[in-house]
Amino acid sequence: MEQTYGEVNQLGGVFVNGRPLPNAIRLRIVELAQLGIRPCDISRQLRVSHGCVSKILARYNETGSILPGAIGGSKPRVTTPNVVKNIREYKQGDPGIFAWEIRDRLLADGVCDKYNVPSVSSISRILRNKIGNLSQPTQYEGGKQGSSQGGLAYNHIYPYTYPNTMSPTGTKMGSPPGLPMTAGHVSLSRAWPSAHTVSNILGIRAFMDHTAMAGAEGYPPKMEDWGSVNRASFPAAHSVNGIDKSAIDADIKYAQPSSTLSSYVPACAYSTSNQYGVYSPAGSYVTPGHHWQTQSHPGSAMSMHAGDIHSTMAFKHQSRDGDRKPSSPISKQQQQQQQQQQQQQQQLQQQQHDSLNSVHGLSLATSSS
DNA sequence: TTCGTCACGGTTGAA
DNA sequence: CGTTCAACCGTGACG
Repeated sequence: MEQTYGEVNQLGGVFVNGRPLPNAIRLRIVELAQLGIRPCDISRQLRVSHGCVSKILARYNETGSILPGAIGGSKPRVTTPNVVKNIREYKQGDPGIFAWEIRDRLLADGVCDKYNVPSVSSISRILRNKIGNLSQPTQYEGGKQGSSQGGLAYNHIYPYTYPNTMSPTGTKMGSPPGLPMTAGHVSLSRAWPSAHTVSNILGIRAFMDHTAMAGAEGYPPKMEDWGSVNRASFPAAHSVNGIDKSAIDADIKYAQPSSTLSSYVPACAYSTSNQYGVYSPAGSYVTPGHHWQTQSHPGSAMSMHAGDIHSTMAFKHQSRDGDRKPSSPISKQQQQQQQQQQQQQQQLQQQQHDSLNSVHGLSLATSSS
């Protein structure tokens, strides 16, 4: 696992197979596209396969989000706490009820619609695993007299608050409620094209900048890291409504951690994710310190962009330096070492930040103003 | 030459 | 706790 850092694609770019590109890169793809640069050029500039550029841009056009979808796991599609609760109630009310009857009742009562109603087997599983011996299982559901309880615990630990408005009608546009956005980070809004994405963007943008910040430091921390931050600090209180597919995922999986991360993790806390040495497509052409310079101005999303753009521009000037790719996998020890070095780096990076700011030529980067 | 699409090998995380 | 499985990833190739 630790060995998965960095492969080199045909264009000389570094990527990690199976993992998303850093948000900084994703962001840059969109930015460049919006500057009128053709996808093929973006592909070459950023050394990202054109298929990937195409995909990211397509996704952006569709969802307004640059963020990757949620990787891994199973979507808690149907067995929401609400559904479980209702099933439990049905079962309590009629211990002999059949799973298919429960299913029908879920539909009839509007708890679910035809799109998200659990299958009979799912209901059976719920009865078995989450409701357990609340009641005597019928002979047909006999095998399911699972070992009790779990229902409550399930509710408690349920990571999502899925409203039962999971219906497809729901709200492609439904703004993600309750996202603790750091308001005011609208740095990119002007560059963002479609107003229809506003809710997404306002939601995503705000953290996206931060996300990109994280990404700008090289490859973002492994999802586990984000996840831990996320779950540890993020209340599962914001419903996710039925926002369009990846938007949801993005919000859930990425928005939270990133926003949380950025909001309460000081720059130095990024040190472990300061992985330009680990894997950094950006890092491959970004001088160390870019990562940090962005954090020198945590309040300014612009500054982050500046950093990103710097990266791009720097890359363009430096043409080939594949030899500088962070081929060496970073170990945790190394990360710790980096942590130790961070203070020094910060100083250095501050300096570099200043100098780099004077270098970047792209208009979007207006940070240092 | 550009770009959309898809198979592929990979990672991830809930169940 | 280990496994399964379905989600996602980016690359590379094809048309």
